[in-house]
Amino acid sequence: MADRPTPRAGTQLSPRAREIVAAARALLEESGPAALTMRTLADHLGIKAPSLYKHFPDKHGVEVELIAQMLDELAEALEAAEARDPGSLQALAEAYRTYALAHPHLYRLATERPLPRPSLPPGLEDRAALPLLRACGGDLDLARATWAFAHGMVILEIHGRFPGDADLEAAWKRGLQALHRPG
Amino acid sequence: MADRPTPRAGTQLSPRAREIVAAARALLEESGPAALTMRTLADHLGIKAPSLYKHFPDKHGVEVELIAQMLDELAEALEAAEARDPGSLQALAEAYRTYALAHPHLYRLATERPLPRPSLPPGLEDRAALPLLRACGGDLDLARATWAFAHGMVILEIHGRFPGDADLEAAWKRGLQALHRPG
DNA sequence: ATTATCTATAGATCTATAGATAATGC
DNA sequence: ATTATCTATAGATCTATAGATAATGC
Repeated sequence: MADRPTPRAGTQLSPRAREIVAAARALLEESGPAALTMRTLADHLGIKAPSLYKHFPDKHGVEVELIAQMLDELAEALEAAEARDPGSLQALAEAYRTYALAHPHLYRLATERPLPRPSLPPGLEDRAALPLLRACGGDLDLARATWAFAHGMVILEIHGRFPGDADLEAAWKRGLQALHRPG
Repeated sequence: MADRPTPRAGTQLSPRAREIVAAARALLEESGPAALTMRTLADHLGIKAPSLYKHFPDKHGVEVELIAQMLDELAEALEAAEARDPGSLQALAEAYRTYALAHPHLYRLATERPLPRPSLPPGLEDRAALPLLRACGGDLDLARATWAFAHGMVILEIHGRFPGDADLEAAWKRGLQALHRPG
């Protein structure tokens, strides 16, 4: 009757849908966004592309799941860093960089387009942002500046934009130190 | 006989090739990267797609010209800001942000992939980086950190990643102030 | 002669729908 | 009954090459 709305990501997926997302993720991470087509995805699952549409309304539905996974795992990584080393901006930055560089294609997918906010689990975006906000003592402007710095560093590194001989460790250290000196 | 190599961007383009690049740029800036196809580009010029290949070896050749234009204009904008207000990081940041937000699709094209370094005019990449490096007193690490911050701010803004109510002016100010206090 | 264009076309894709078939679960 | 799959297919594209034709420049 009524079209089912695009479901919220991350919840109430059937086991088969989860398998599809897992295959999509493997495909994306191994071969990049251009390889993530419905046909290739189906091939990797041993089925035909049209069958995917019984599990997801469209390709975007699969991508949204991947974006939600990335946000969830990034939040996880940052929370773990915070737990190990409370209040340490350095620890958060390291966790951020490590996660992003371990999953460059996924990080790009989740980051280089507008967030599909209405399709994401409520609170997920905030949850990913909170550890940094806490490390910034609740200073939203500082937290946003620090996020921009961290995102800029990893995305430029992912795209190979720094000169080959650039000392990125030093640039990270320099930026974090500047952003997190008292007052 | 020998394949002509991909020519360096920005130099020795025929007048017609320049028209093609201008049309490509208008198309990109108005309609985004997905609209920049050889067919659509040809349509806008009133010719057929195959004719384009008499002027450029391939689509990448056209894109490289656009990337070179962006770098050149960004360098120009930063040099002008520097001339108006020597040594001011604030002025450079404002010029950077203004340029990027005025040309978001072009900025993304030039920025969200590896630089085609061998096809760019020699020295162009450096030229775009130099005003910031000078404003950082030659401190390469600080310049890279500041670049990452500025790129992070504009690209996150372009992708609508900040909350709608975020005070981006304040975040810029906060970041720049932190990065440019005497050490 | 050279150059810019054209037509025709190769050769690859894509996403997504419709409707049939087979298998599973009540 | 419901669900997952399949085949067949619509309907759009893409980039790029080959070879013919027309126009321009010596």
